[in-house]
Amino acid sequence: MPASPAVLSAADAIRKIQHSLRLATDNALRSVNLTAPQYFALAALAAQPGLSGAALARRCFVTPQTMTGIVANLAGAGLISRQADPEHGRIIQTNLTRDGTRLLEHARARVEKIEVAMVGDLDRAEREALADLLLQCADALAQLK
Amino acid sequence: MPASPAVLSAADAIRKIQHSLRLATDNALRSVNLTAPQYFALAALAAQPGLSGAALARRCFVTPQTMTGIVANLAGAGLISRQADPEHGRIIQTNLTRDGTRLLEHARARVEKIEVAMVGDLDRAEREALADLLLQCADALAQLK
DNA sequence: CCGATTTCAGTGGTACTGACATCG
DNA sequence: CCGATGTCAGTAACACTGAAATCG
Repeated sequence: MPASPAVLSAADAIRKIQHSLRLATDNALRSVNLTAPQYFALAALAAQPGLSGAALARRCFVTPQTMTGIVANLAGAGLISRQADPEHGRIIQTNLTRDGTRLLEHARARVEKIEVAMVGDLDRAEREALADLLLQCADALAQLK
Repeated sequence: MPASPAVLSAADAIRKIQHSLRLATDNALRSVNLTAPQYFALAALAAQPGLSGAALARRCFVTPQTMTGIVANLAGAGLISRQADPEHGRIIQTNLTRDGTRLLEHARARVEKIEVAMVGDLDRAEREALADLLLQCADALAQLK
């Protein structure tokens, strides 16, 4: 009945681990009322305050349209503030509010626990090899037209 | 302005490659009017005809509820057929139609081209190492409660 | 006019909760 | 009757494409 997945290609393995990681992250964030994409947007803003929606989208690996929705929800919850860039006309800068900063601290510990556990069985060299191999694959896809 | 992603954790690298892979796959399938999840469902049915929605969901790394929606769209397009399992009461068996089988053949070549290109810069040992490391990570997450 | 940013409209995949039926 | 599993309904947040408006 299990149909023995046994041998999985690299692409299959990527899809599998991504699903597990996403479920674990969502689960860890449920108690603080954040979704995974919301968390990554907040974390990116903490690292680089004042990013535009489009810049935030690039950092979080989503399209600008998707990030627009995420940002709207975060703003509605009072976790971020938005104001027009005084320099450029149409760009809208985004920043964490006090509430957003505080909530992010609680969330960060939970998410990092997941990410640490994920690579818990690997030694330092293996972790670096994993990240390196994945980035080589990403580069190969990027050059694909 | 690029904000130098430079150093990415393994988790970040997984999210990045997954996004690239999904976009490339959707792009390759657009000309045959299939989404990536629809393709993987068809491919799983070709390998194991008669799977239930829940079994299909496990093979494709999505939840049963998600697969319900995907299956409904595939059935609406006439690519699969559904009928109650004569043995078990509530289980619904799913099978490819002639149209589904034919479309899958066209789609498979396109998707495999993507997956091959993705690991094109890696030698055999590196590909095996990548899949192995990812599966170790998946196991670690699975044991996380 | 072109390029980047933002937004709107539409479709599809994705998960959760909760409910119900069926099997063992 | 219970517990595990399969299916369905409703809700919400994501995620993409395509197209339009705006600014530099």
